[in-house]
Amino acid sequence: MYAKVIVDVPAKQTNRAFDYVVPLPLRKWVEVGSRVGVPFGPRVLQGFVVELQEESSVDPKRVKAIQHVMDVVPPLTPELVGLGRWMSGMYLCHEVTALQAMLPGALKAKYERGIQIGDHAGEQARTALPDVLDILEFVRLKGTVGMEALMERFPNEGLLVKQLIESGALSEVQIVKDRMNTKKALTIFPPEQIGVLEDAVQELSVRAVKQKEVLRFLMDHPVPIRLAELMDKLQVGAGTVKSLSDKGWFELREVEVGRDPYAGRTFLRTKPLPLTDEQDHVFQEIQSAVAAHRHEVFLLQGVTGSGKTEVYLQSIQECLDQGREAIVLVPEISLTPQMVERFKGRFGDLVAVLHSRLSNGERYDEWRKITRRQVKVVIGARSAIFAPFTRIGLIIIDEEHESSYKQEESPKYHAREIAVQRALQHQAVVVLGSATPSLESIQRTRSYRGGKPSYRLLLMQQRVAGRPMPKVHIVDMREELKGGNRSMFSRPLYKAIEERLHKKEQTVLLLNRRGYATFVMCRTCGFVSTCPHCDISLTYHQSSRMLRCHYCGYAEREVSQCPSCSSEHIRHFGTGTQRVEEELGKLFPGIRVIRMDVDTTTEKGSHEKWLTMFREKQADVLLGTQMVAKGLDFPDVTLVGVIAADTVLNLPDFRSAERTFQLLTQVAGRAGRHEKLGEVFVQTYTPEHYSVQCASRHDFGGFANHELDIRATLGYPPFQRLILITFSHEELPLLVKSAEAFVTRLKELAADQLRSENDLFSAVEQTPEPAHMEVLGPVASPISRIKDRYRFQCVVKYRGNVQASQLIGSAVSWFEERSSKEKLQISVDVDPQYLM
DNA sequence: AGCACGCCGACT
DNA sequence: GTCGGCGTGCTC
Repeated sequence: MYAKVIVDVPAKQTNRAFDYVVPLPLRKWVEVGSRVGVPFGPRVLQGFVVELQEESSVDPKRVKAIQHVMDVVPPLTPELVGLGRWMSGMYLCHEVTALQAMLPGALKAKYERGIQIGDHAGEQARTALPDVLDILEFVRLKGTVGMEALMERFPNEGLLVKQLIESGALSEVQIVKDRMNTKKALTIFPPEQIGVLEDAVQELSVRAVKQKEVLRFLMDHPVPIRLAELMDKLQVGAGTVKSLSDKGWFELREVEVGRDPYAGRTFLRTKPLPLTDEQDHVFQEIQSAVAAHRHEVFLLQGVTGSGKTEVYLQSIQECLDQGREAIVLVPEISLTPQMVERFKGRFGDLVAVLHSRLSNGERYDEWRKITRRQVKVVIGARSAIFAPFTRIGLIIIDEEHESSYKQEESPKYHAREIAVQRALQHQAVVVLGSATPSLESIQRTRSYRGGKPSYRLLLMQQRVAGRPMPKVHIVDMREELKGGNRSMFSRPLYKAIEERLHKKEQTVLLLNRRGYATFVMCRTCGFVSTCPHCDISLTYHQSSRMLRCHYCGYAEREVSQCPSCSSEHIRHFGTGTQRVEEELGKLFPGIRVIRMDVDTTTEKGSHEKWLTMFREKQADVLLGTQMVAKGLDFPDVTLVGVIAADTVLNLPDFRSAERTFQLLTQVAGRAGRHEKLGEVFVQTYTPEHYSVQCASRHDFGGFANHELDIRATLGYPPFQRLILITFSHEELPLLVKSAEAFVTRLKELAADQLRSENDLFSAVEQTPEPAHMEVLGPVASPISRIKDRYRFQCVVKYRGNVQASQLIGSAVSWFEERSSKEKLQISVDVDPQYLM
């Protein structure tokens, strides 16, 4: 039997399956999706089995054999292996990169050089020096020892070890390992015949009180128990237990334990809540599609506070009752303890939780519950979409408009697209939930394919318990300036904060400053510190007092004098939250402020810590960036202030209006979630802008219609799809020349395809719209240099039946064949979130 | 990605 | 005359 294996080398030339013989003893372990160690050239690599077959077309003399299988249960299912193939074509990445993205980091292979005793060790042993004997003995004892461990033990013998390897006294082997240390715990295994412990009690001396206590406990509880737990329960020392095991009364050995990050926490079991009519209608729609095994995508548009989560929970329950599994995606930021609690409370141990705050080992343990079939529900951030379930019934993506569902590194996939792809394979249902759906999704509820919309729209427009939406005031900052107020707080917002302080209610302040970094500028000559390797200004980091480049990590010390004109008038710009905090302190002496931004939330768990403090009313104001806008729910917050609503609007990005609208709507939803009425103040320099206006009226429909009109006119998504191609090279003239050659070739290919596609179109008249494709550029990228490489980009716009990825793929291969030696890097981003 | 093979400049 | 620079090509 032969296996086709994708090896762990992300390179063009190795981006194909290699054939290996499956040795007889491994046959029952090797499956499609297995992770295997295979000899590849001179070394041993990790690989993924993507196909099994009886025959191989490769010359039998050249075929090697699979060396070992790395997991008892294959970490990938055949469906995921197929998905990997699809992703590599769709997102133009190496197949192994796609497969790797599906697995927890702990399963990424680690390669180590190992040393073993060689065939000629005996000859050395007679004649050798004491040093040599020491080394040989050490290696013999260990069996196989990592090169690092050996060097640690014999720090000065590097040369000698090398000689020993050359003479054959030692031999070098490759070790493929996981990047993971499984946590082990000493565990006591009571004997099968528990009665024999009675004899033990008799034999022990009268003084061995503690030992007898241990034995009695085991007789009462004849199941394996962790040593630590027993010691804790009976208040005995490890020595007591150890001496009993030494006498052979029971076995004490290490077993692998799952690290359960939620261990020791009990979750209050909750029962399904009664649904409102609106909720019930939505639930029925979802449930009947799941029950019918019908692949369908629902867009659930529900205002904040309309009770989407309860609908999710009950739909999942239906899905589980049918013996199928469910995946729930939430943005990382809203994967809060409260969120986890709701799922754990309803489904208990059937839930695995995957989020980035877990350590590698913890995440692996949660993930392993899936392959072990211990859980039926996974809740997690983006990559949880790859949960290796085999009977998926329902996939839920909450806050589907969030840009964090798009992975920014290769493979640059969008979890929404993966969800639909997987659901198709499983004949499963996808629910996309949001108060402010992405325009892509809204458009799909309106565009028809085969007589019906691709997505079905479900609406939930009432807040649970009929709480009114908060009143939103727009404050025109230009008027404030005219009125002589140069502070960053308008008078209405100032009054509102003052009022909350009196009433002992809380305030959330949002400083919307994406795209703004804290850079350093000289006020005399205008000099800005920039990275010597990248075309970007350096960011000031408060904690280390260093200037750092976000792209390459270059760092330099903060300067007090301008390097260009020696002026001392040099200051930090855009230190947004900090400056707001200072000003708050001046305006309201004694005010208690919690500031949340990149500076204060880098530490692990700090995010949660600040929110808990705020919840416990240890502060009057929560001040932060984007991160305070999402998913928070504090009963005493009655005021939300947006310091500058339009910073994002001014970015040169076709999605900026959409982002502004989403952010304002979300943050407005933070106010008055409970009995008390909420109020929102939005400070802006462009109060007439439709994204601000519509957000203030809670008018999603109005915003969507207006924005869709604009997108249609300009030919942007969702009416046309985009692909961003970025070229980089160390030498600018070469870069320009190559990029231009590439684009010319791409245009030729596109024209060919369009011609044949549209001939077909006019002949058949079935596709809803004629195919169209244009290639814009190349032009210099907005960040024109990163890590000493110049960057150019081009944007491909297309609609209709165009195999754009495939087309770009062949242009890339054409380019690489034509000029293999030129070090031009090409990076492709399908459906980019940002055009920079 | 590694690693070996292979063809041209600065040294014993 | 060699040692070694990294350009090119291969890995079942």
